Amino acid sequence: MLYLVGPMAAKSPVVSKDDVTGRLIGVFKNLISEGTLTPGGRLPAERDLADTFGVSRSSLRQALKVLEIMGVISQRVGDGTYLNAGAPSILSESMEFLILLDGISFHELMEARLIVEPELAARAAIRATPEDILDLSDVHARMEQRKSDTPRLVEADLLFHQTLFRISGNRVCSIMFTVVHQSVHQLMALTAALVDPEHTLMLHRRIITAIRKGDADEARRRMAEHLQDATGLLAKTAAKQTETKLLTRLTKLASQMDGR
Amino acid sequence: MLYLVGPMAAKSPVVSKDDVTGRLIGVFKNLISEGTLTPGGRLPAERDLADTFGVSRSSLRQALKVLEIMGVISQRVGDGTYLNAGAPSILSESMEFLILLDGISFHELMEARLIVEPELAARAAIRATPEDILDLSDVHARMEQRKSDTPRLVEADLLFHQTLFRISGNRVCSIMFTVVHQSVHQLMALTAALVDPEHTLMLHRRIITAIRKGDADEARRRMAEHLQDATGLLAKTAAKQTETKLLTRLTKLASQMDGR
DNA sequence: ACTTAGTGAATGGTACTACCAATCAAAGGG
DNA sequence: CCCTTTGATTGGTAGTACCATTCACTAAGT
Repeated sequence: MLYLVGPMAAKSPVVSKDDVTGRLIGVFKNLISEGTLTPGGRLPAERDLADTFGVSRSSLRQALKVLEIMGVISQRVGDGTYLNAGAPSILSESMEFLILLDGISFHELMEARLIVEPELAARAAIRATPEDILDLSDVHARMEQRKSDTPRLVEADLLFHQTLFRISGNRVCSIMFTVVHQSVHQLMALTAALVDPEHTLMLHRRIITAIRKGDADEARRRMAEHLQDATGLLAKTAAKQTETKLLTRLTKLASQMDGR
Repeated sequence: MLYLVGPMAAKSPVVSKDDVTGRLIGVFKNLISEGTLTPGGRLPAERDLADTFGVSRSSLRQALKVLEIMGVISQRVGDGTYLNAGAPSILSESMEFLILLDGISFHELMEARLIVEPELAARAAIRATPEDILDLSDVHARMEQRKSDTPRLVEADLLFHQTLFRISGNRVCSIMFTVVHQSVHQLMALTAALVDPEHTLMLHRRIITAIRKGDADEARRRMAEHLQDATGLLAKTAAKQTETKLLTRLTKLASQMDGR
């Protein structure tokens, strides 16, 4: 494209030229909703896309980068750009910034879990199939194997809750609180040393038992019991530190660790 | 920087050069958590930042674009780049893509509300101050004024629920379900014509009454009652359309409308 | 002295080019 | 038939040029 100099340059295009990147993101949103782009599908090369849309590769790449960070697409050098299938990690990046900017405390995160997870447990008790219960037992068994290895124990604990989310059948809550769990994860790893593994495992067993019986009310109560217990323990530990700032500091350290 | 040609070119930098944009995002995350960047603060100019970090403006702009779409920063031409304060809209863009990619149905969104909002109403009943109840009454009064104007009625309805979120005191749930509400919004606007405004207002009044009394259990029940009612009505309407695809089509249309 | 118009520097937005490194597929040789 | 090599393709980064907007400073006018 030529750069116009002089009076003609003032004649900007009829359609607003502003926020090209934002509009491109909207275009991709449409392409996905139209079904033109399907999960797993391959997008045209950046240079072709830029030509097609009549924009520069710079602007196009900005839009694609946003989609990539969101987890909507995956880009591989020498290969191409692909539309991801369901992306449970889309929200996590945004959530981290939200926690930082709003100064959301650990207590608030746990409170959110306390609001949602008991009800999810109740629904899991109703919807659980025999296979689901088997999955849950498997996860629990792995936790027992790892009860001496605290970092892996915490991982398994989160897996337990996420499995429960899946069984509950509501992906919206499942996705959202997977993110919350990721944020809580690091702090739990710190305090897990103080937690009695046997105690945690017992509380989990109670939840599983309630779900196996299909007793929604008991599952709800047991989950609340478990989370309140965890909140109390973690609060005691967190009290020794600067409560609110702790999570942000951890986020910082973690980011530096993995080279990001 | 000079482009090396020949044997020297193979000597890539010691630190991995990959994913510069991703690393930059991590850097900004650190700067925020360190307190170097504070909400409302102004960032250096793009050209300076690029020099400081030793990257090209192209790469830096990709990172900044991601942050801008997320709502972390605001960029104004001729002025500069500023770090936003708390950003309740950070998740909305991600959430829209998530709904599209995972094909999340309207029913699933409403189910998520049914899981969370009754409990939030219960907590609101406990925590509500006289001022909070006044706010809630104000919102309700505005709804009554607009009960003939359906689009505005739906807006006011969402404001009612969001006010309730605020009162409940948990920002995590508040933020997350504000996004859910935005997604549900358009479909509600379609079906609101079938909803009897008086009926909805009555259900709202019951919730307010329960909160004013400080009766958590009743607030929980009333909210569940309200949402189940709404779900039932909307399901009846949605049945006439292609249920799952409807929301995506609406999203598409809405995106085209505002020129994005 | 105060206001106002104007000028210029700084800033974000876009376009374009050049080059690199990784990948893949097709051609060629064993 | 299998392996290697080569070449084209693709995403990733750097760098430059130009535009439009904004802001602050200056100078003219009152």
